[in-house]
Amino acid sequence: MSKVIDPKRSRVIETLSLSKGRRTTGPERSRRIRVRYAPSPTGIPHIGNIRTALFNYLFAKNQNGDFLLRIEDTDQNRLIPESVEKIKESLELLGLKWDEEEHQSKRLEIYKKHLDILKGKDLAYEDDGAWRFKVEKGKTLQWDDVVHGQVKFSSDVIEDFIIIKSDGFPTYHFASVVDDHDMQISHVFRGDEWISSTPKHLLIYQAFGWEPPKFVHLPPILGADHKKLSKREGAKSVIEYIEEGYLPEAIVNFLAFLGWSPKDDREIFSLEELTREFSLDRINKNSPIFNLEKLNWFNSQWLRRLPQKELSKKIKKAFPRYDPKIVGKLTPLIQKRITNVNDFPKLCNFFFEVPKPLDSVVEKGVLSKVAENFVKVSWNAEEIKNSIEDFAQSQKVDKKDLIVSIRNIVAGRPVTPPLYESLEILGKDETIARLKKYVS
RNA sequence: GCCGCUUUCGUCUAAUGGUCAGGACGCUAGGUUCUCAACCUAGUAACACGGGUUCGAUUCCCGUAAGCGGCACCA
Repeated sequence: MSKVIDPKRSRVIETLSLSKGRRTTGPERSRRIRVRYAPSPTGIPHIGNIRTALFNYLFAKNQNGDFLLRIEDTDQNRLIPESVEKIKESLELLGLKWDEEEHQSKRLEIYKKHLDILKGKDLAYEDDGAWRFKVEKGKTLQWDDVVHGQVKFSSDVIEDFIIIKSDGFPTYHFASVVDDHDMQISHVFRGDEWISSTPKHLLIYQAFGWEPPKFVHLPPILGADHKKLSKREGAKSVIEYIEEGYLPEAIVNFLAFLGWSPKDDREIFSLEELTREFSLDRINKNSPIFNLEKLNWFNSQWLRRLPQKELSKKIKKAFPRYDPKIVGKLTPLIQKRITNVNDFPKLCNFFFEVPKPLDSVVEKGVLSKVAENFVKVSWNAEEIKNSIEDFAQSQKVDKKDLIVSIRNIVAGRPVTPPLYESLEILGKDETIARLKKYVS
């Protein structure tokens, strides 16, 4: 396999490039780490797809390199223009900032010029309006894959493949090779499913006399059924996950651990920490399975690490109908009790609406007296606690029964944040009112 | 059919030519507790199979099986 670069040819190609910006030659050129996330705008990328972007980003930033975004919009039929914005939004939500941006549809001229070069070498021929690459049989195509090691194919199993479609747009095989070279990509991160296509790409690199980049073929994230991740199994977009109450930090942390692991046993990593620790040699070869339980755990971990104000803000934003002042007071009480921002109402909606009471386990008369006692209590958790405990003792009522009863009536549910604090926040008048209404 | 990739607890994974094969999620039990969480303790469960190589293989080699992927004018 030829790894020789023809400098003359290479320079000719360079001048064809439309993209401006720094362009180095010589050894420097191969040293700079440059990677790209190259989605096709045919929909909103799901979380598995975004993981590829994350790995790209982590590696680039770990190496002080560049992370580029390349929109692969060469399929006119499947193109959904709005998805470009969704792709960007997904990256932004996770904090994955890209350094440069390209759109293949703006580079048609470049592909044409490169086709001409191939024609000149008699390596491309027309077929029904499209152009095919002429595959030389009997060759061995191999590369040292960053995650899989040596992979080898015979060119005998590759047929002449289309590089320019009859509509004038290039196919992935052609465009990605031309672009990766032109954009000086050092490492190509992509899904495993591209392994079988890589020999084609190698052929194109050879045809131009270019040195191929390193290939990093990532195993795909699978569903619990060991099949390609379906919507049902979790193949939702980052945007959806965030709407469902997941934190970007948790999503990033979770995704990074699907197919990668650090040197030690630590599990909680911010994007910045991941960037510092990331290394290619710790990427796994086998396909991980998407596990919502673990995502939930990461989310609860990140939720509790959030500054209280941040969490309040998120809850207020998610539930604008709730009194923000009360939400603020409730936040410290529920921070360790929820695994998801959207769990908030399940625990706290009785602060904002009068619930239907559950049954008391103590006599109504007892509750009536409790309510009376509350009237003269100076309303804070400590005093409420004293009041209830003193009452239980003096009236020979089981404290637990009393608490359960108050909770059942005031909150209308068996599970709430700690009762004394809850009553304090709910307010004296409202607490007494709910008790009285029940006994009446 | 042809070509290729993969295989450690249910799941994410670590490690190793000699280990009680480690951690985490989940689950179970107990403790703590006003409920739920949180927290603490304990428990549960894995080297796909068969051959080699070796004093010794989960680890190295070769097969087999299973799973997955590719073989488009889609990426």
